[in-house]
Amino acid sequence: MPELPEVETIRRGLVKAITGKRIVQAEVRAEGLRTRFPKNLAGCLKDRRIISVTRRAKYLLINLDNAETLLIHLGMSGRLVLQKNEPAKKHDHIIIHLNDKSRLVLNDPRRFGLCDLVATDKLSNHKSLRTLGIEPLGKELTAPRLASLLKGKKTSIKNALMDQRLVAGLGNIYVCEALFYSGISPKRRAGNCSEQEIAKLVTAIRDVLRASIKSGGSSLRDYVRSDGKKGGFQNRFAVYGREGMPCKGCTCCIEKTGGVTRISQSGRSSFYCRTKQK
DNA sequence: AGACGTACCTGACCGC
DNA sequence: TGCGGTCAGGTACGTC
Repeated sequence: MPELPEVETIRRGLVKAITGKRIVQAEVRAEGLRTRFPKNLAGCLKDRRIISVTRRAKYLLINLDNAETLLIHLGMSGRLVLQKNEPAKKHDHIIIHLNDKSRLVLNDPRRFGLCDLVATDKLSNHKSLRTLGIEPLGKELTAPRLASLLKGKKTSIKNALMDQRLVAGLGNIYVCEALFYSGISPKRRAGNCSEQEIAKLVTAIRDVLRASIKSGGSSLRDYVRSDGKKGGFQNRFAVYGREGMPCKGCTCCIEKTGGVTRISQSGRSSFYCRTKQK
């Protein structure tokens, strides 16, 4: 499900609600998701206090008072929701009971998610985190930096931006959207984008991520915020999911262009405007 | 090394 | 109503 804006929205929703709370009990109702849960996860979580909730790319980090961190990735269909008294549902894999009687529930039908427990000072060495590239909303993402990351890359700009080892946190939606706002076709060779285009791309990436976070992320199927409500950014897509429809601010001749075009790249749909993106 | 296809899962939706 | 096919916010791994 979630790309950076969705994970960040969940994080922000959890900060006030669970920081400082104590875990009175954890129910672990599955062996694992994409990977097995750590041994005795329930026992390790019991009686821990939550110090802070942070994020790295699409990973949520729940930092505990024993210098360990609960690392969570939501895959395609994962939800992390705060509940009061609701009965456990299908695919509720982990239920964390807090001392204020609320429950943090990890639900993931497709089980592409991940949950691990890591020593906080060794987080950056974790298998899932150590290969991650730069944070798109951090200071590291500058036009020269992105240019050097893309330099010589023969793959498409779409695939390059999806590569978490370069820029970490973008997924299918926000790559399509950022390419639209920078006027670059998803088919362009990554290494062939001009300095000017890359500068536009940097701005577009930041703007689209920020705008989405402001709207609470994009809810298509599974994603909801930690309070169970939907995000709103899906109503503001310029091209994503809009095959045959006008792109945002469309002045193109729809009869002639057929509207937003969908192509498949590396098995994923890309949406773009053939008139505005070259 | 880097690029590509495929596997991992469930569920929703569409056409027959 | 049901069945098969297709598609879905992601990542990891094998193979060229």
